[in-house]
Amino acid sequence: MLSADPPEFFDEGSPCGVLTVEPLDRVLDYLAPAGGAWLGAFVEVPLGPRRVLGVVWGPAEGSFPRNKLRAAIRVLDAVPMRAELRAFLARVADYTLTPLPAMLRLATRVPDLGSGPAMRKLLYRGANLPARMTEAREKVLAVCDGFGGAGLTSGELAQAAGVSAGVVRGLVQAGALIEREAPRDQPYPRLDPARAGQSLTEDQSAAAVALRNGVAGRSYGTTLLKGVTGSGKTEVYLEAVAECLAQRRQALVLLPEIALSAEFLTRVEARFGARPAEWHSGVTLSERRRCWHMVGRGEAQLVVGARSALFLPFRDLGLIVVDEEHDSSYKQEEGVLYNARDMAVLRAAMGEAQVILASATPSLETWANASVGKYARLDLAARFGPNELPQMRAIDLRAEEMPTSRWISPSLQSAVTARIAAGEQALLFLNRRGYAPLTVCRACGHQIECSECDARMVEHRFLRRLVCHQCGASRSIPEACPSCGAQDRLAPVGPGVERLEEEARALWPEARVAVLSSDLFGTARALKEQIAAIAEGEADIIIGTQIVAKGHNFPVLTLVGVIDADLGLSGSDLRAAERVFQLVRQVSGRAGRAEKPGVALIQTSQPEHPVIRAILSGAEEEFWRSEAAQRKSLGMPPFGRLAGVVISAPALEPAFALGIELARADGPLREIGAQVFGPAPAPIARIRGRHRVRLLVKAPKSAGLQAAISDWLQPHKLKGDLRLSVDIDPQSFF
DNA sequence: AGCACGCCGACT
DNA sequence: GTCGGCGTGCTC
Repeated sequence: MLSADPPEFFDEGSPCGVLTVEPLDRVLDYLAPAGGAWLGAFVEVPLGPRRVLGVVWGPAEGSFPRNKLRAAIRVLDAVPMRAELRAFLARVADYTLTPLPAMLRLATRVPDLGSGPAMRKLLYRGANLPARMTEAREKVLAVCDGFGGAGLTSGELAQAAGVSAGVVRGLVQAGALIEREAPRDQPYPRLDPARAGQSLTEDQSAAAVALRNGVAGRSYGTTLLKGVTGSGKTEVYLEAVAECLAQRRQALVLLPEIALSAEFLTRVEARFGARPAEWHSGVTLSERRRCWHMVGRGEAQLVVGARSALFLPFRDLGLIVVDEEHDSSYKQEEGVLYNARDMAVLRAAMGEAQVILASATPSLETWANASVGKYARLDLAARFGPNELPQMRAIDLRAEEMPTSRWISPSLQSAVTARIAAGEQALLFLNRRGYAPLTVCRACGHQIECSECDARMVEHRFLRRLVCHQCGASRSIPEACPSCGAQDRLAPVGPGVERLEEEARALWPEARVAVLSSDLFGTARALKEQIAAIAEGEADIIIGTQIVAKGHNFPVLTLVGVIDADLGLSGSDLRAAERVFQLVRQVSGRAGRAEKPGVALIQTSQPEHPVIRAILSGAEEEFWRSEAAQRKSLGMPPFGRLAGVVISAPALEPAFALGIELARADGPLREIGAQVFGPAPAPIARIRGRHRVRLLVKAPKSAGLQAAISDWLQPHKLKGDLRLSVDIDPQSFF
């Protein structure tokens, strides 16, 4: 392929192909700007009357008349995008059937990419000492010395020393501090991989050695790192990170939730002596900009981030850790639909990097890949300290006396009472936010639905409103039924965490009850503080949705009650069983993490259900095998492939008509042995005023699914307000 | 995505 | 006649 290599540099005025972030779906030719441009350079180019962002993507395509080519305006101050990332974006675009410009937009979501290399003044220790020394001045100089040669802005310096800006100004005038221009984005403090880590058990160090060897091999490989909560997964994969840093390659740790990252950052600091770069929606714009540029220059060794960190311009990425790999938030559900876990494996394979998929309860896909040897697998069986997994028991709701509108069974109640008496904590888990999932008119049976979405409105008593969990719309709680007009006959039906709280306060009036639900907190910080307070023991009973099931440590928690394990067992969702299994095991793993033995009580009216039995018996491999066998016989993922096609429009008829048209013209799909189902109203038939119709494509595993889908869709032009989106490997069926 | 072009109905 | 609705197509 030597002769086919594209040129690496385009001289000023020579034609080159530029991919822009505009939805053009093809590369446009431009003349290279003044000074020329490297392949991969970020450039500003004229497009019609506008100036837009682009990347020099390859040689000129050539079909556009040369004398009509316009010149790129300038090269932006950023490290050119490496071939590895360009190829990765192209592969993700192909895989997810996303236009390439949308992928480029995802990879350039950084502030001020267009504006130049802003400089700012940093202060360093000068040679002189001020003629008159004061206490305030001494403090400033001490802070300055403490930072070594790093340099601080005058604002930072004044703040760190606890003095006014005037003091700093005086020292600059006296020559005790000198000003130097520096780029606004500073490198991150170096992480030291040679620092000693925590001491590891035999089990853990065996796993750590295997992972370190993988990273040291500098080739592609994926490993499932499986271990229950508290088995030391984080410590073990931080060893792999250490090896990666020692190899002078960069590492990326993906986490599913911001709430987790603060705790994680502290652990990184303890292990490597400094904090890593962060990339997620919670960081400030200037930190975001700093992270992006430093990653590109190789001056961020470790990035901790959300799924979109996968598209950062790493200089040499050697390791990607996907923590809690089973978490559904790795699947992006809006805009570009991709699964960060799967794309992490792809990026690593393209860049000779290692992937670690860490989980206590891996997804069936990952479990299956490990069991056929596509992924390596390391199991961490031993837990820290003397504890075993909690004892797990089902409470058969059919045998319990349950008054209406009560959800805590007598058996669960007495267990909780006993724990509180012993000064321990109990967690009641219910994966439903709000007060009641349904509001029904007792006079006519009308259910209150969202006027935009057709989804049921959920009562939030805390907010005193009905909220649509689909679009976020809310309305006040009406006094009269909107359908029949009957006064005061609307009644909440079913439990949410707020209602469970009410019941708990009635049952245990003396106990301190805390509710953890994502919608009760304005910010991730408030949530984090609340969790920390609870972990300190500032509650006797914790009531929570799935946010409690994400790795937080509650030392005095010894009882977990799962209010409704049947939620989801009955649903038509392909992954319902898997999700219940993971959730219940994970939340049960909360109990008894410290010295005290834990118990998990699972309320169900189907104690004989295979999922519930597998959870109770701890026969995990058994569960996975039977679930896998079932999926295999149905040709469902991971043994077959699925794609969802959602058509939406302000009116139902045109959306449905296109659905029918597509279902009839299924030739390209049949050629690869795929079937199309539908059209049917999408599970949420209306979102934000748009009607939604869904088709489902099911294909054999080996088939060229994406190519067939594009051939299938291509002849159908979208007229008017019709929108169509394809979801390869859909996660949820909404 | 913007923005222009262009082809039919309601006005001065 | 011509103003403007937004459907269609182009941007190197």
